[in-house]
Amino acid sequence: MFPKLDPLLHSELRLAVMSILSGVDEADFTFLKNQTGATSGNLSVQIDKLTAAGYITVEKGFRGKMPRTTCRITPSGREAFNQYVEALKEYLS
Amino acid sequence: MFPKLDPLLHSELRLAVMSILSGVDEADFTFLKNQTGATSGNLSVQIDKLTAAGYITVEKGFRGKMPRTTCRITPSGREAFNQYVEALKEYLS
DNA sequence: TAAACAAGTTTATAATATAAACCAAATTTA
DNA sequence: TAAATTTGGTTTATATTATAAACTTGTTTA
Repeated sequence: MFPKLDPLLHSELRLAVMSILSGVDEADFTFLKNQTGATSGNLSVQIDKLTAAGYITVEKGFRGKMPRTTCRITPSGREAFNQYVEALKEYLS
Repeated sequence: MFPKLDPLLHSELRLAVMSILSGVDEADFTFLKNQTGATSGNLSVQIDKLTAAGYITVEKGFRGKMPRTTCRITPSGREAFNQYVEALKEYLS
């Protein structure tokens, strides 16, 4: 009756990150930080977890001389996100 | 942009309990345990938290000679649940 | 060149979820 | 009727998690 909720997505900040990434081609660390209001530390940790799960990819480069971390959702991440949304609906109806 | 999610409801088991209670007049411990598949211990703890928050009420009585714990959602619990659902939609769209 | 800022990472702490162990009373079974 | 099992939980311990605080490295600005 109540499907298991993917614990990797059932987290406020990770869910917000995935929600953003599902709607854009890419987003960098600073953008995600601003949009979510998260602290850098928290965001850094959660990005690591999403990366380890293969839900997003992280590309490190530079914008001018400043470091720049760019995130993208993966197909597997998008699928997990969609499944999570479906599962959650069972809880809300 | 991303509203804060009520941490009391952003928990798989507590959300399931609230989801059930939002749809029925009352439900007892055993019913909730069966429907959610939770262990007794976990359910007991989460019911306590929802009670402490004023989201549900618990009535202890007997069915025949056996103890019986009956749970009901409160108006405040229903409102919190509805708000949670609305907040969550911001994350899913 | 010293102070402040940017863009993060690492580490420590506090909260949380969950399961394991336990308990008392009732019921069933040998 | 005594022992074992079941019911209906609670309490306690553990493992995970989220989060913030502290730190790092390099850059810009006064």
